[in-house]
Amino acid sequence: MTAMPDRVKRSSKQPASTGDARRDRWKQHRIARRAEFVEAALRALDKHGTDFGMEHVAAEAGVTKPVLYRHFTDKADLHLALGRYGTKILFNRLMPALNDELAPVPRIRSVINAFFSTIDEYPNLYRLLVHPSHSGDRLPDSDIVHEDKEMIATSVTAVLGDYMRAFGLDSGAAEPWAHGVVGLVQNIGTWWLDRRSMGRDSIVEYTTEIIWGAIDGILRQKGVVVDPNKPLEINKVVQMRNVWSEAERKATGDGA
Amino acid sequence: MTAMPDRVKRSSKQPASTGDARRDRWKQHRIARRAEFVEAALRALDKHGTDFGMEHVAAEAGVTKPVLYRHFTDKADLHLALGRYGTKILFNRLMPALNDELAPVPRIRSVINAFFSTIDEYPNLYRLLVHPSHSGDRLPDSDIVHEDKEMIATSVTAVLGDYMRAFGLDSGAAEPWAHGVVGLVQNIGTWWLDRRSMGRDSIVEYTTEIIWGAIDGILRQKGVVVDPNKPLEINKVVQMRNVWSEAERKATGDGA
DNA sequence: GCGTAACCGTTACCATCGGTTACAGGTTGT
DNA sequence: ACAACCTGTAACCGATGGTAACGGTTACGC
Repeated sequence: MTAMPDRVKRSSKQPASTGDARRDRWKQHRIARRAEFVEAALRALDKHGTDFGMEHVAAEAGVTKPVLYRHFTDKADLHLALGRYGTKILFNRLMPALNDELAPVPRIRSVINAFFSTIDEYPNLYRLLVHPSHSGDRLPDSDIVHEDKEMIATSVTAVLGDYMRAFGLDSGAAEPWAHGVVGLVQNIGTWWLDRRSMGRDSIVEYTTEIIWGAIDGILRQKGVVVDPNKPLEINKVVQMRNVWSEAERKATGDGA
Repeated sequence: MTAMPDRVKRSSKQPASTGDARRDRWKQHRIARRAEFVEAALRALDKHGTDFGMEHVAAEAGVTKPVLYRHFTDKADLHLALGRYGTKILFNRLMPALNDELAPVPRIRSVINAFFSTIDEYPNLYRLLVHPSHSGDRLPDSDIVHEDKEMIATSVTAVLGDYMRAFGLDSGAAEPWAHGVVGLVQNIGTWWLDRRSMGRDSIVEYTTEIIWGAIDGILRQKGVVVDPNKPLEINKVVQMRNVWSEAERKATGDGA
């Protein structure tokens, strides 16, 4: 009905080159509108499952498709926005856990717990994002959501690689191992969501155990022994912060 | 052109209850025809990527869609057949490796090598099957292919569980760990196929290393130390054989 | 031999859903 | 008043999964 948005708080407006005062207000408005549609998509996701249609989303937002398509170029674009949304939530929980300077095992447990609590809370979103192909079988398969998962793997790679170099190990294995661990956690997550055959605490514990087991086992084979309950001296918090701000940039500054 | 198939070898026909001699001959023929279409689908897969259409498959087989739909109820059904096909190949290579009574590390390496050599040879099929959603966004999402992957995880679960019980460990972890390892290998596989940033030997080695690391690490934490280069006494070959025959049954006896 | 049961195969169509076109206002600063 | 930017709708396009209806051919069973 009303085309112009409710007057947004606009402390100071600077008349840019072609300076039209309306411009930046609209811009703010568009961002808010996108977020609104993302919420609608989440509702549609809960209601219709992972293969919801654009019409569902539009209806959920109380409009028709073309309106939706003024804010998202593609279904892939919407998907991407959902991916960013999910990634942001996940990172928001993962990072504090990662940066908390606990001993190895408590730290791993903390991260894993953050992961499982997140997918526990947003199971449908998780299932949607874990699907590698999705986003329509017929479109150019942008598959950019996959990029977000990749980013997590990359950050794990960074941490692993640094630790491995610090221990004088072959850091060439860091990348495959990082992807391996990500796949491990992801698959356990999917399995757990599908079955729920045990409580969250148990699954967190088992997952922690195998990850620490892998790290410990490899280190021992290389002659390094680490106390699982004593904090390590090296700290790569800074690295992680970088990755995080990268994620932040992507999640918020979605220019469409 | 010719409606009736080339006369099939038919040593003895037993006239069943409603005994019509034609019946069983057609049955054989239908099986052969399905296989023919599966081959066509594989060609279509190589030509058009994972989102090939039914028309592509039909064309590849030299017919039109309705013919294809006389042999497969759904796209999901075709997908399922492809899944069985892939599973069969994979199992055919995995099982000898699993049953070869080597020491732990060589044995793991052998299995992992079988896996990577398979996906190396059938990359498109692998990519198709790894996709959880697939089979069209709009159909009842039978998702039965997923079942095959599950079977692999189950067989791993069996092996893990037995060994764990043999070592007196909590076997409740067997199932999540099995899914974890499957996810780990799968994700490394996907990553490797996408990048090919290292040779097969290297990736096999790294993967073997982390898996053995995990096993060794966990065992050590439980106070068990195993020589990675000495064969274990326990042998669960029988178990695996059972799983295998199960797979065989599914792969061949596809009643449509 | 004729009917029947099973297959062969085609053309033409339907339904769904992603995405677009065309049209018709609203609000607000210059 | 006008331009610029939004609001919104109904109707449509095109690709693709899937179906209907039709007509042929082979070979068994009576």
